[in-house]
Amino acid sequence: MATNCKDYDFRQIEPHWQTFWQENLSFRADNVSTKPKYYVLDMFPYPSGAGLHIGHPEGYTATDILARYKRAKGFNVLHPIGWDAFGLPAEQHAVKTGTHPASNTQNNIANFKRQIKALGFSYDWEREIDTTDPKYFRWTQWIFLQLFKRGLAYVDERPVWWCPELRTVLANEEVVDGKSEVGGFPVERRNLRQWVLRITAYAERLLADLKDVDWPDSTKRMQEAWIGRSEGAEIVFELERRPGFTPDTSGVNPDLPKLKIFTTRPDTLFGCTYMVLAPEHPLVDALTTAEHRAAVDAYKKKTAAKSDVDRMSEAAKEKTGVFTGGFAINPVNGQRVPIWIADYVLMGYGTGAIMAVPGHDERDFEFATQFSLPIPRVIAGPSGDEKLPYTGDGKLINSPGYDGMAWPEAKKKITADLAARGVGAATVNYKLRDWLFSRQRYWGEPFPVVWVGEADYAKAKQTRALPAEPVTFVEEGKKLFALPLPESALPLVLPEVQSYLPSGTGESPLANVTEWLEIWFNYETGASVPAAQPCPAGGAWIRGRRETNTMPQWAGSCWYYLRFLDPKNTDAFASAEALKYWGVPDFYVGGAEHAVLHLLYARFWHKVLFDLGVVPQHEPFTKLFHQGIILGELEFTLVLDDNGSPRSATPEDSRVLENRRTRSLTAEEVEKIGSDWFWKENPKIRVDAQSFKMSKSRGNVVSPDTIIESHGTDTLRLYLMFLGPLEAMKPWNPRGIEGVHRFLHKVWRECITAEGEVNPKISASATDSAELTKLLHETIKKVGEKIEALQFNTAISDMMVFANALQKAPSVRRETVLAFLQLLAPFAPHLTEELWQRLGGRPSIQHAPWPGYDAAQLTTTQVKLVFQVNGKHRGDQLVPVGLAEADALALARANPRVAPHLEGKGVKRVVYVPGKILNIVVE
RNA sequence: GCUCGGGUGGUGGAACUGGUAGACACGCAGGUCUCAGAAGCCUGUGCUUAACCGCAUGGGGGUUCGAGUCCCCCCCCGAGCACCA
Repeated sequence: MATNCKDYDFRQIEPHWQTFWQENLSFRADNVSTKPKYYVLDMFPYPSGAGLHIGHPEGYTATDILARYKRAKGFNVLHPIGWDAFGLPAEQHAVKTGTHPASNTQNNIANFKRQIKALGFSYDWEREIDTTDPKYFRWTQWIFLQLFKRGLAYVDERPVWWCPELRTVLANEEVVDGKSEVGGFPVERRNLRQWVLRITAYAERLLADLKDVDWPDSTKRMQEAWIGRSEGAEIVFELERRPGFTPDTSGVNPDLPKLKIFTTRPDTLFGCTYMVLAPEHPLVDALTTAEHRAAVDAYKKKTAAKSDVDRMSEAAKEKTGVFTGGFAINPVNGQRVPIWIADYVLMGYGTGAIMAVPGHDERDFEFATQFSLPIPRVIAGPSGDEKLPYTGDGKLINSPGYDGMAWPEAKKKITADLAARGVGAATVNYKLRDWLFSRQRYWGEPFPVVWVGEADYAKAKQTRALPAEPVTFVEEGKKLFALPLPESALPLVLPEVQSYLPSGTGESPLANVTEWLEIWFNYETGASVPAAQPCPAGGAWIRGRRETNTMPQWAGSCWYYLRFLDPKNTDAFASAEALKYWGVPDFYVGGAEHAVLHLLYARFWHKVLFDLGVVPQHEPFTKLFHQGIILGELEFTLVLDDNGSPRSATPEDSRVLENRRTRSLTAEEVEKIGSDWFWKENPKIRVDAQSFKMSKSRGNVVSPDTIIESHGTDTLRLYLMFLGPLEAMKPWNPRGIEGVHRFLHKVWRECITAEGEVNPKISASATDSAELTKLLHETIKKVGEKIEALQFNTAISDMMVFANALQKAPSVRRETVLAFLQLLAPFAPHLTEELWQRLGGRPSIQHAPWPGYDAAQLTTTQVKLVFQVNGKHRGDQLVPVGLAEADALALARANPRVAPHLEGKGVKRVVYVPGKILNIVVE
């Protein structure tokens, strides 16, 4: 039943229909259906304490329009939402207040849910998920165990980014410009025991399979760059034997060690004039001669003390390095090549050693110039004397046996020749590193792993499938083995703790919960009792220590799209039937900030699940779209000089505005002249004008609640879509909202009179004008096409055009109005549902099939022909379709606006595009 | 520095495979209704002009009968990467 309000009372209408849809389960997605399926997914939010800001509903509105449209088109639509609720802010709040992060998280979820419900999205709330719910993270842990069993998880002590402020380690990706991405706190290097996932094992497939997904090119490119595949060769250099040289310090290999390097340009091997090792390279000590020992040690020490950030920022200025005194032998020509160490070579990539070719590599050139090393030319470009370093195309020179060959060809030949001699091989290297998967925090999924002794591990191994290579770690001289919990023992839940504060040494708060940590563990059942108690009877009880790290926030979001298929299943993360029917999302919308991290991690997990045979597709997100960021309102700032007097703002001021003395101005106090803004009070003074990202600290956050209260959610939804292209970054501008609000008012008035009755101009028996009929069919066609193409802004303007025509029509068929309401329904579902019902539409507009258009109604007999003279528009005229050129020319000559431009001039040429344009070219 | 993506009225933005630049809105101005206002409605609105003309899609050049759209050079803004050998 519709409301009986006389005016467009959105405060009454919107909650009314939201309740109606909820009570009728209007958006329930059925797992058994004969309809084609359509799965449209939003990136689920982290429920922060700040609540929703205006950027959230932008993407959500887009997917909601699509979901409602697809339902009308006859699809069984899955449109779910949930909460990515583990994460740092909740834990930091817990540290501050001493309350359990779960309670704060639940409060935040409740608030987010209230806000999202007020926006009227057609989510299937029966499928809501929460990554912190043990019923959910049981399966996150289960997937981890699958990775573990396949040897894709291991433990390593490695230098990691430690953030003293957040008291946790961060992944490389979470560190931006030497600061934590969350909070912007400084970070430093520390060696800590970490869980690492072997994502590099999937590098090739993660790269190659990008061809199978419909994603924005920029995102594909970013992933490509992140994976960073490069083809080259590993080349073995003999080290020069010399008096006093102590080979291999370990004594294991009595032979002289060899130096293995990676290069993408084996063709430039003849141009190699020195070698560079990373200062951390294991051969450095053995290579260094007595006379260079002091300098080398000093350099190594200096490098070690530097964080990567310092290393990078200094590197930008100037190359540094020292000679070791050692020499290598170039395998192609037997030349002695001096070996240096320098921090511009990174231990983490390739072999940590390079051959330097200063003639054809910019970094090597810089270094060689710095230390006066020879810079020979071995590649000649077209002119043959290109300025060095030359990295372009060309042929080999000064390379006996290969001179004259094009370099890509020489690259293959030289690699093959080295391989034949056993001193080289073609290889592929990736920039992608293994994924640091642990955090020293409380608020995350616990690892379902117990550390046990070697003998106990061997016992357990006889009863269980365990990885081919055990995951081990040496602690205080004792080798510990990682024994996973049996799957039946999941979930492993978090224990209660006294304090959420991590220990200063980098261990998680879980390390303090002794009765949880130190246990007797039954490896058959997964049962445990505190180690302080006596060991229970039975053979399967062994002494163990639980893993204290927890998983990073990415874990829960790596597979949530699969849980939505079957969220209540207790036997599997989703049933095989659900996985088969729904598959993966047909459409996925979220911010571009996840272009590499979430989207790469989720692809990795999905591929592992695919290899396990539990998901049928090899890629999780077939079609992806990024909505643009909505910036805060344009802000005007007057810059003041040291005395506090206003002065003109320079572009430099705009970059460092926070370091200047300033005064905020309102839009009324400024005016635009040319492309710059000026202060009205003194128009000589240029004012800074820019939009900033919405942030709490800037105070420019717009909450959807405010707009819903003042204009209603239908207006907000419509305005968010009308603001501009979905993918564009755009500033929020509250003034424009009146325009779409007026449009909705207009639609209301065309349907309902001031007395609350159906507008008498609407009747079942009315006849629409030919123009209105044509426009209706055009509008149906355009709106449908534009929804599919996500061009919501122009779809809305098409509907505005129709509404304007509707307003001018003296009478209109009821069917016409109903069809129009259906077009508008995905955008403004509450208003259209109300009007639909009041006009007698049944059942709910949500379940009415999308209107069709009649192609015959779109054809015309008359078209507007544009007359041009020398390419300039001089007039136009309605002409019959298919008019002959001669007739068109005659009409043009007769046209009073065209004729003067032809007078007394010879016609050189006539270009006629029937139905479009007639261009007369004259002298 | 490298790699992408963009620059269109006072504002947000339209413009199919090269074919009327500025759709649709905001704002502004005038009118109408009203005791008055609000809301509506009507008209106008790129710049210039009384009008015609002329000029106009960041700047410069080119291709074309015709360029916002294609090509070359430059400027500015945004995003990503940043010693990955």
